[in-house]
Amino acid sequence: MKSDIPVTSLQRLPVYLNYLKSLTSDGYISSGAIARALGMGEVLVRKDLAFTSAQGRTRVGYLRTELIAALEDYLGCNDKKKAVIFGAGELGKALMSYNGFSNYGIEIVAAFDNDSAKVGTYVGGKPVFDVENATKKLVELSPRLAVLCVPASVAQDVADKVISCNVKKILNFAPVLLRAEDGVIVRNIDVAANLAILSSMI
Amino acid sequence: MKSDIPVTSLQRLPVYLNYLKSLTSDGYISSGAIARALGMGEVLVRKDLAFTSAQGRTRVGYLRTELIAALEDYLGCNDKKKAVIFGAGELGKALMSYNGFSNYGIEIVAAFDNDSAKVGTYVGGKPVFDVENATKKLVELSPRLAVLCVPASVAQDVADKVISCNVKKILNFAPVLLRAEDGVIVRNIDVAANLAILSSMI
DNA sequence: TGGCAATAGATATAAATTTTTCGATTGCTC
DNA sequence: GAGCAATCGAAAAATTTATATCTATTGCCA
Repeated sequence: MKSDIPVTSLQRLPVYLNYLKSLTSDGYISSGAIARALGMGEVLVRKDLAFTSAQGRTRVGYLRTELIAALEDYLGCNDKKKAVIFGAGELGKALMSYNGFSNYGIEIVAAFDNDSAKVGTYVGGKPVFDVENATKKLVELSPRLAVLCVPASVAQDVADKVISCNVKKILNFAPVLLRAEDGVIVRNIDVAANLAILSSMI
Repeated sequence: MKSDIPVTSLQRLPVYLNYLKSLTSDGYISSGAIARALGMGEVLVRKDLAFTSAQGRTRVGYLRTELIAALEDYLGCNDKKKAVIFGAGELGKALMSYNGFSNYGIEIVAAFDNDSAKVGTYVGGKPVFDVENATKKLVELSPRLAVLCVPASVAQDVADKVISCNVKKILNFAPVLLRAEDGVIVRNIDVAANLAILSSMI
């Protein structure tokens, strides 16, 4: 089903969604208009949108509200998903305070850290638990997603732990490639590497 | 030159670099060994590495130290680049405190914010300036890179400002597509969208 | 010293992705 | 109502990217 969509297409869907949400005027919008606004080809836009349930009308385009709904539906914004954060350092706290996850139906329910000064505190209204109790808490919370904001040196250990607690999807900010069994999906965001790549681009 | 490399290849280079740096044993390493460790095809590894100046030896592989040097050279880790951050919120502060940028020759030299409580403070040893003085300071500092950690509502304005100050490369964390003239490269990291994409994947 | 096996690098093939082209539909204007 | 133009959606072509194959080299072992 969703495995048929190219990852590149999937990655563009939130871009469409953001753009459509930013529009104030209701009514219809054509793939050409979206393409021009986003600097891409209009056929590509249509093909991407075709993966969702959105239907366009000839000579008119897509109803903006319907298109947003279709994108949100496809991206699972309507079913609530729990996520936990490992590492309540600056980055972890930033994500705990960030309120943009709810747009996608994602709720950060807790963070874990090994620093006793942080354990027991709340950030953005979410509790920081001791990583020692992670296994127990993970079983209790049964989150769908885990976000790793821990140092690279311990990222693999933490990943192993969350995987053993049946978390199959990991967003990893540590600059290290995580080994994971089949069925587990790891997605990496290496901010420094991103800056370096940007700098390398002509 | 560097425009010939596929972005996908470019994005893998830091992965190789991280892996090679994580190895303790010196000596030679083959493309096959790298491929197995990273779960990819060995031909792809060789093709990627061929974009750098690295040379492998038949029946032996690549000298690890040389390969690291070649990757660092290609990624520009050796020429120092200044970067500034806009928005000294949690995320901005996290990046100011992060010391992983130096691996790529990137130095965060300052941040800008419009919150008077933050202006004048230091985070990770770097000053937070008033965004009102940004134009003057940017001319003074002449950074190569700008990182936007500001709310989506003002991201375009901030982008316009840094572009007008001759910053051509922007890493944008705000969930909005930035318009920029030709010659300016914008790279986006939408953390919430990344989590949603991860969640959507099978 | 000869043969074998592993390896890089080049070439060729295959797969995936994007762009182009096309046909059908439909709203709009005259 | 007829023609036009814009649009979607599908099909085809082209491009890009990844994988497989091939060739030459070379270290290693008998």
